[in-house]
Order: sequence, then structure tokens, then C-alpha cells
Amino acid sequence: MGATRAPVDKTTRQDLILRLISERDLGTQQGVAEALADEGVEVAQATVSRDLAELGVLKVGSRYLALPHDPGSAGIEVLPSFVLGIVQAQNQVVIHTRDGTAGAVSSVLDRVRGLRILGTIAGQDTVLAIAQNDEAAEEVAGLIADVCRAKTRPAGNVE
Amino acid sequence: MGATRAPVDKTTRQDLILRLISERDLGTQQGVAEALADEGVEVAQATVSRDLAELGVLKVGSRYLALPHDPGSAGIEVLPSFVLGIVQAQNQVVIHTRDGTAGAVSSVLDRVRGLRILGTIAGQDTVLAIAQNDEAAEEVAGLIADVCRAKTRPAGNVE
DNA sequence: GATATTTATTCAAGTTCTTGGATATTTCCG
DNA sequence: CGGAAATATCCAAGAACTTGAATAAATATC
Repeated sequence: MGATRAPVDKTTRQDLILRLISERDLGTQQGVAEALADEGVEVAQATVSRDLAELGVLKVGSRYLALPHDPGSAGIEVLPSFVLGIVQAQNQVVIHTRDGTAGAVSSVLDRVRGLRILGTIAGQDTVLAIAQNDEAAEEVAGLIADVCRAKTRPAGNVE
Repeated sequence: MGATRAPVDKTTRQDLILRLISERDLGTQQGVAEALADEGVEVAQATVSRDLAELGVLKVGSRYLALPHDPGSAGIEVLPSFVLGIVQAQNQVVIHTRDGTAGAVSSVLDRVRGLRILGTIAGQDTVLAIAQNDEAAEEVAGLIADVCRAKTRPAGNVE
């Protein structure tokens, strides 16, 4: 009877957080906590803070961005130092990078969750990202610009 | 003071176990415990038992075999049902498999630790494994044969 | 620069994890 | 079949982890 409230362990909750922040447009830990509550998982803001830190989620402008944790690859934090310019045309985004870094940049883009990117192609100093549609491309371009402008402030210190 | 005995957490110890059983030729949990002790890590046999189970280490004949835990891929337990024949020539091993399963078999071989395999090539029903040298090839061939003969008894039940 | 908002940290309690010793169970071999 | 060897499991104690409430610190806004 009543609501079904499974205990939900930490890992499950963190996976859910990743999904939520890529689906909805969440910008505060309180908002994340509420979104979790919608899904039947109730936690305090303190817990969300720790979760975001552990997940390596970034906050760009007023939006959380999840980059799957992959210690072996470059993270989104390299973008500011690699990206030289961004141009959007229809559903495409052309990113000019420092020579030799296009591959790393495209790899990062491929791995950011929640971006509707169909695929990327990297040359030596240029990345072409094909988005789902014009709007998605706009979002991608704006996002990269934001990341490069804002000094990519991490959402957590982690231990 | 005296010997430097870092506490060593479970993960570190298990990584060490994987390394030890692929380097040395260990066949009993007591032996593993002693090898660990050599490296300055002292644990009881009970702990080794649990570690091997968690790591998914197999015992083939009188030797432990480590297959990196990868829930997304086939495990060594598929070999008996896929492998039809094994032939060794010099530093090469040719494995005949059921049609369509050569890729899975080669993937498994690529992931078994401690085998001195330089690389594998898979067709539709044939895998060619190139070993470091003749002796290594012999070992590989013998191992596969063992795995297929012995009904691949897992070294642990896990939780 | 003062206040409001957002995020991080401290503290304490409850829970889970980890591990060795002892012992049961299984496997091996003659 | 009957030990002996090897492995798994039970139990208890201690360590480590998880989390919310409270609060501090940082950031944003006017």
C-alpha cells in the first residue's frame, strides 16, 4: 500500500542523478534533490552535494553537466585550453582547436551526456559535430562556449 | 619501525593477487597467501578464498587463471561450448570453433591474464593466436585444452 | 558590501564491510 | 572407502562508509 519506496543504494541513486541531469535541465542541488524525490528517492541536499562531487559533475553556467568518469581520457576541463573557435551552421558545429588536439576534443564531446550529438569527426585541428537538429546544435555550441568562457568550475572537490 | 607494512586495502590486495597468479604459478590458496606475504601483505586463507571468488578467478587443473572482470563480455566459461579443436604449430595456436563464435573466443583469450599471447585474429570459425614463442604457445594450447576438458570449475561462489 | 542563495563541511549515529579464527564441506588420491 | 589437502562458511569484532541535520563557506545579486 502507499508509495513504493525501495531503499535505493548509493550507486543506483547516482546513476539516477546522471540520468536526471541529462534529461531535465537541473541547476541547483535542491532541484536535483526534488527531481530525485519525484522518482521516489528522498535525500538531503548534503547528499546531493557529495554525489555530484563523486560523479565529477560540472556546473556550466546554470546547468549541470555529466561526463562519465573515465580516468583514462581527457575530461571536459581541457576544452578551454584546446578550443580556439566555434561555428554553428544548421545541425552542425565546427570547432577549431589547437593543432593535434581535435581528437581529444571530439572524444570529450562524444562522452558528455545529454548532448544530442549524433557523431563527431576529428581532423588535425578541426572537429565536426553533427547534432540531432538545429536546436541541438545550438545547444552544443552554446555549451562549449560556456565551458570555455566560464573557467570550468567543478561542482565538487571530491575527497 | 622494522618492516614497512602498509595497511593495504582490499582493492590493492586483489590487484596484487591478479598480478601474482599471472606471474608465478600458484595453485593453492595457501600458496597465494604466502606469495602475498612475500610482498608484505599478510592475510588468512579465508580472505584469499573470498578474494579469488570476488575476482572471478578460475582454477584450471592446478593453476589459477585470472580473467579481468568484465560483465559485458563472454567469460572463459564459454570455451568448452565453443571450442571444437586446438592445434599448435611453433609459436602459433589455431583454434577451431563453432561457426560464428571465433570472435568471442579470441576476445576471451585476449583478456586472460598471464598468457604470453601477442595477439589474436578471428575469422568465422577459426582463431589464430600468436604467442611470444613456442613454449608460450604450448602453454596456451594446453590451457585451452584443460579448460575444455575440466568442466571449468569456478574457484568461488561469490556472494 | 549586505543579503540571499547555493554549496561544502562537520558531527554523530546507524549501517555495512572486512577480516581472522574456528570449523564445516568438498575434493583429491591411494 | 578413508584420511589428507584444499576450500568455503559461520561468527564476532573492529573498521570504514553513508547519511541527515546543522552550520560554515562561497557565490550571486542588488
